[in-house]
Amino acid sequence: MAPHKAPDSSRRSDRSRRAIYDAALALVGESGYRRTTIEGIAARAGVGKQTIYRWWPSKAAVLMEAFLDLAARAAEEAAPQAHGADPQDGGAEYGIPDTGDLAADLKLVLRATVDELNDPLMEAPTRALTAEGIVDAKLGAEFVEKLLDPQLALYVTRLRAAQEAGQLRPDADPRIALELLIAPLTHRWLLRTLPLTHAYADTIVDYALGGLAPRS
Amino acid sequence: MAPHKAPDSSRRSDRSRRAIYDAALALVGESGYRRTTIEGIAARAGVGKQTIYRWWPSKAAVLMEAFLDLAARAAEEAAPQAHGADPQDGGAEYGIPDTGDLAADLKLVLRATVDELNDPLMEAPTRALTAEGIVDAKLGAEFVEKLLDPQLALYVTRLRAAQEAGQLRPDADPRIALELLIAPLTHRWLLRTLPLTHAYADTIVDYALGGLAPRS
Amino acid sequence: MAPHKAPDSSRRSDRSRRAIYDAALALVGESGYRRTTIEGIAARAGVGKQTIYRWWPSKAAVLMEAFLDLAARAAEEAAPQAHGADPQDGGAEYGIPDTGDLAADLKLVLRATVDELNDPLMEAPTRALTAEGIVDAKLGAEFVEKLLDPQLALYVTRLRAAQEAGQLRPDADPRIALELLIAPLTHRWLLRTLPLTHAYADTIVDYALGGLAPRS
Amino acid sequence: MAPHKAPDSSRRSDRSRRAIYDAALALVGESGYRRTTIEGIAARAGVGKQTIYRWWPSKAAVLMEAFLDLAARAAEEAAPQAHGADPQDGGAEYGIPDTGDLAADLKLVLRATVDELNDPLMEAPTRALTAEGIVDAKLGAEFVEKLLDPQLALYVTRLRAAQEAGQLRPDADPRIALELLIAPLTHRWLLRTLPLTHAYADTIVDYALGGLAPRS
DNA sequence: TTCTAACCGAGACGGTACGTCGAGTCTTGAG
DNA sequence: CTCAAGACTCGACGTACCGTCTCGGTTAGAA
Repeated sequence: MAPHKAPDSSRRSDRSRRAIYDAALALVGESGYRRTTIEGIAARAGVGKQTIYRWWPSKAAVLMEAFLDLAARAAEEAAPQAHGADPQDGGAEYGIPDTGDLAADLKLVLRATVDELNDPLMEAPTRALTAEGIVDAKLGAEFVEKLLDPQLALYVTRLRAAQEAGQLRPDADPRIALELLIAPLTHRWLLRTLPLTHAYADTIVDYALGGLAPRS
Repeated sequence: MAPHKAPDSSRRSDRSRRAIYDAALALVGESGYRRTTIEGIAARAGVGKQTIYRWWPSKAAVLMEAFLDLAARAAEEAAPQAHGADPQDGGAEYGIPDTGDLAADLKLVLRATVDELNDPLMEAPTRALTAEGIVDAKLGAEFVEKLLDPQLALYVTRLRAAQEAGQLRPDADPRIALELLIAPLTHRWLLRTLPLTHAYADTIVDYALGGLAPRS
Repeated sequence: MAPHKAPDSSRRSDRSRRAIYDAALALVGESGYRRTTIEGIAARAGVGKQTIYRWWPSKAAVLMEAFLDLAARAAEEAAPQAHGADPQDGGAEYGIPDTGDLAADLKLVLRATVDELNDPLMEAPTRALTAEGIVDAKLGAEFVEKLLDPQLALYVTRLRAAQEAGQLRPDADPRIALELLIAPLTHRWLLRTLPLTHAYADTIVDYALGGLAPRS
Repeated sequence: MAPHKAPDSSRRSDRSRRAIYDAALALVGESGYRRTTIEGIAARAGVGKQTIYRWWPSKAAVLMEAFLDLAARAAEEAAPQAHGADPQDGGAEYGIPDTGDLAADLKLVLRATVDELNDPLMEAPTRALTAEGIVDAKLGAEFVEKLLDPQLALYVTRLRAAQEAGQLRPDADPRIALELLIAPLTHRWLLRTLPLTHAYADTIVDYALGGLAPRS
């Protein structure tokens, strides 16, 4: 199917791969995605350009993998005992707490999301990746599948539990409910319309759970 | 303040400007934003490159203006009687209907938004512009100010009317309420997580107005 | 014959013409002929580009006229009493002295030529004009006709006088004889093979007059 | 000293180099030096512009090398037995004949030079190179060193031999004597004052050897 | 003296070429 | 074979000037 003969991944240099990840993330952080070039990554990583072209189809793909690797390593570090953790799930393996108080649990998690989005270190690569995915459908699909969906699945789980506990309408679709919670944060972050704060996260939870219409 | 002396806009060639708009939109539609080049736009428009560089700082800025012009012309055409319409407000001058039934009115408008977002003709340039704005803060601010904010203001107006009519909680912040309605649509469209349908729009309105928690 | 209607030279702005001469000479002196542009001359002269294009066909033509004007003004200044001097003859109207001693007279004039060629102020424009004339036959012809030939004619006159005085072989062609004297200086100056000095000029006169072969 | 790191000349593409020579000479011959552009050479040679900019600093330098290469190949072809011939000496390795008759030998060689200068094929590039050298001192020096000086050295050799044979004044400087012979031809050719013929070459030899003054 | 046709400064225009950058491919030599 | 290195073709970048054109504003010479 593939017209190019696939390289033999068993002989791949691990040292080069990591150096490329590091260089890619560093350069995107320093100069932005636009100004980051494959040549620049290769030079910074002390690697031939061909080594990048051999293993990745595009600059975006390199950054995506570098990003996944970063998330996996961060997760590894945060929970070294979880030796069996799947490094592909984007660090989402810990789930949303269930204290019985849905609103409180959601606020906790959404506040953490707000902090993560406001983290200046992650901002540049995340924006770059998201923007690239918006324009490039293939890359976007990979982004959603590998990074976004695993995270969203956790919400589904928690919301279903809430439904069983009678804290959520039985007829509410958890998938759509989750979007009501998540999308406003994403919206503010992506489009920079207004500042993204903890208070905003709290308000979103309150509005979404309680509804906007007055109680009859 | 500006290091370059500004050209004399009174002598600007209107014919060139329109040709550039047309070429830019056509090329982005045909080949995508990435593959569209300033050289290509100039060639297609029958214009010297310098004429583009003289009036716009970047490819994204050209596309933005072309897009605004498109919206303005579309609005003009839709309502030729509104001879005094401000061509800068992105076609948002007509407002959200107020039949007294807030949910119905919102569904109407959000369904129209869904259709607009799904319009394949507008898709490529809109995605390109949005993605560019996500990465380039300056451009993003312009995008929000010139295109998004005018639209959102209409929601604020309608929601405030609903508040006065007792159809919306008096303590709800219309600006945030609007985000609860709009953001989920934008989210699905931008990230292509799930299909964006009329049914989805309806559900979002129901959930947002009614809340997710069960009635006590 | 000319497809373009000729401009009315009686309405020509003298102030502009002189400003263009000055600017052209100054810029060629400062930055060299290559880097001197019509736009640059116009800007420096405080003149519209069209004013240059109206009166001259090329940058070289501008410089040529500027040069002729310079020579004429220099001549005017050197001999203000010669109020009727033709400003087109390149300052050559004074002739070669005739003291009766041909060798001495030639050495005097050739030494002056050496000094003129070594004058750093005249060097850049003269080289530029000459080089341009070497490549562009039309301009070269003009250069020869307006600047070179008048000078050479003086030599012919002097050499003919010498012939009549019996100081030059009666069968020698003055035109060719003159080239034997002038060309070596030009050669060294143009090609920069070896330094161009008074001693060299003297030697050339001696060799040319006396011949290279030993006296039998 | 050089701010740019030099490329590795051992990996240089010979095919590209030759294609560039051919394209440069062809274009200069067809359209003249002025109208020949680096882009045009690259396109004609089927080569990236960068490959030209990598190895040469200017259009003139390209043409110079192409010219030297042409001369070298012409020499190689003319004397394939001379397998050790230095390809840098501009085809000057054959010397000036020495039949014992200095005037005849010089006339022979100068007539050949006249023919060469009048060869329409060589004219355009030679004029271009010379003119460029007149304005650009660095290039001029290279021109003189690589092309002119080797040729002139042959005259010095022949004239010295004549001196030893008593056919030339013992006190005559061969270097200056040579200029007396060569410069008039160059002068006519460069400045196009009068036609450059065999008869002229003969006359120059006669005048230069015999002197212009009448025998006492 | 007023009209009007030209020249004038200014500079936007459609173009061409510049010299640079980076993409993606290909080649070489070392391990 | 993979790898670092880097030369290659190609195409777009943003800039500099070209020579033409158009715009008010001056400025004569003809009415």
